[in-house]
Amino acid sequence: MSKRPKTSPQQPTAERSDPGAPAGLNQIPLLQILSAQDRQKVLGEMTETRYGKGEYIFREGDPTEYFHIVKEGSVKCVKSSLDGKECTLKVLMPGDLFCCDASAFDGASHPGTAQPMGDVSVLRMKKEAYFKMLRANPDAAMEVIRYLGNRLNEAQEKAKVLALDRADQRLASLLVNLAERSGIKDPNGIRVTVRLTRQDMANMVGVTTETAIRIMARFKKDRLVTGTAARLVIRDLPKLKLLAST
Amino acid sequence: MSKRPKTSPQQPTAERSDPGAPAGLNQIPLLQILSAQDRQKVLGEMTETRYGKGEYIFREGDPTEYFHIVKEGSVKCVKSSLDGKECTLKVLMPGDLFCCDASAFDGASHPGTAQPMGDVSVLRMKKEAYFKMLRANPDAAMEVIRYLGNRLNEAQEKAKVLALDRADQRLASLLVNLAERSGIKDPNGIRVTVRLTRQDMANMVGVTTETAIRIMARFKKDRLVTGTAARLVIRDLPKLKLLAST
DNA sequence: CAAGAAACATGACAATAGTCATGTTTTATT
DNA sequence: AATAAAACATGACTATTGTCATGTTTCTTG
Repeated sequence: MSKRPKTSPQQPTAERSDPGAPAGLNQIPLLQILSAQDRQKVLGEMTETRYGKGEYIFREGDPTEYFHIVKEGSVKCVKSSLDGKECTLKVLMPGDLFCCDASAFDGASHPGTAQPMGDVSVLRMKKEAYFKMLRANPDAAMEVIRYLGNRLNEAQEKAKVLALDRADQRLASLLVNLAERSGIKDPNGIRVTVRLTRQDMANMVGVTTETAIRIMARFKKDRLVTGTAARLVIRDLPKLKLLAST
Repeated sequence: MSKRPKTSPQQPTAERSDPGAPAGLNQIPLLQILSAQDRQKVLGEMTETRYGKGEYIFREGDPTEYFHIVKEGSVKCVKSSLDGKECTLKVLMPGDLFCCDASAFDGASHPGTAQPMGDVSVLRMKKEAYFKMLRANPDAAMEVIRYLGNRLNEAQEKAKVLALDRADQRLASLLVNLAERSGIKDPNGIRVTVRLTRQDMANMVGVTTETAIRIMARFKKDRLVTGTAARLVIRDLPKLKLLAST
């Protein structure tokens, strides 16, 4: 729960995506599903844009014009309340889709803000072209349905955790998820590759920064984790899992 | 929007399959989208089932075999934690789809329990037939994408409220939603047609029953609402809206 | 319509998490 | 390497919500 950060608005760099076969594109399931021919066509309609720290991909309330895919880096989806508190609903990773949904339909506006975490690269496509693509490719449409269903389950699981669990359990759940979704092996356990400050974690589980710090300090003392932000390592995943559901 | 006033608490219309266009079915957007011909075909593949209080449509962990549509009544989607606490993630109303999502795909099991609230009638269809239908009907697939997108936004909004708002604000938000989604005019304000006990409300906003009772008592004292369960009436929607975001 | 079961209600107290204030350490920038 | 800015840390106090206990009212059902 933080007040809004101040930003120095820079212009993001936009460029036509290379129709050749840029590295990273094979991490995107939706594109993998298409025939080589359709993929080329779709890539021709997509633009790659890079964003840096402090920029916004779009903000809550902006009109929805594009469908997006994360190509590189992580993007956080944030909503904020009138009194300036904010919460992070989801961290998108390469291959994740956004604005693939209803808001993109009836001329509505973005229900939340999309913010890069560090340097990111995003592919985007006019929503009209996106809809056309879905209508023409039942496989792509099915993939989007599958994807949205997963996101819905995830969001409901998150709601359940927020509704029923204590702060320390919610934080433990977060750490377990991070380990499983963005963890790599490390001599001391599992290293989380997304850079997350205590404040970021606080925003992800609906507590204040102080509370997140205190709980993480306890976890550290109990040898469940080490390090902060850039060097966060999960040392005892089983115990965290246990704590998350106890 | 209930289809008829609830004068007699006993057995409603004993439904026999009217081959033409049975009443109730035109409240289901997904079916409306189909051509008359496709609709007939789909209806031929669907089975109508009735459930009563205390029964389950399916339970958390059961294998996912069917796609479902609510035809009459309300259905609650519930998850519970190991220590027996429950939370209600969503109340489905006529026209709502469930298991239209990913869990239905890779042979996974239900992430939550579906429970009727009173008497309900549900249409269901084998998932294989459902997928086939989606592939054959781009319009239907687009409708499901639209629907899932809305559900996702709703779930994320719910997560935000759980993460950032106080108990009384969450309850106020709930009442506002209820008024807007299932309210009918009443001499004293807006009557909520879904029967919800204080315990139900507590489960929907992640508080204990006692807390829900205390807060509702305060709302009653402040003339924001009247009545309980079956006769819940919202008397001052604007004030509740204000409270929800203050 | 009586009896039992839910639902509603309220008080006393405990636990959890937030707020505010202040200080230290780490990280980023010139 | 110096400096500024984040991030981390901790104490003291407060607010919010949960827990447990107990009693009343309202529905349901035989």
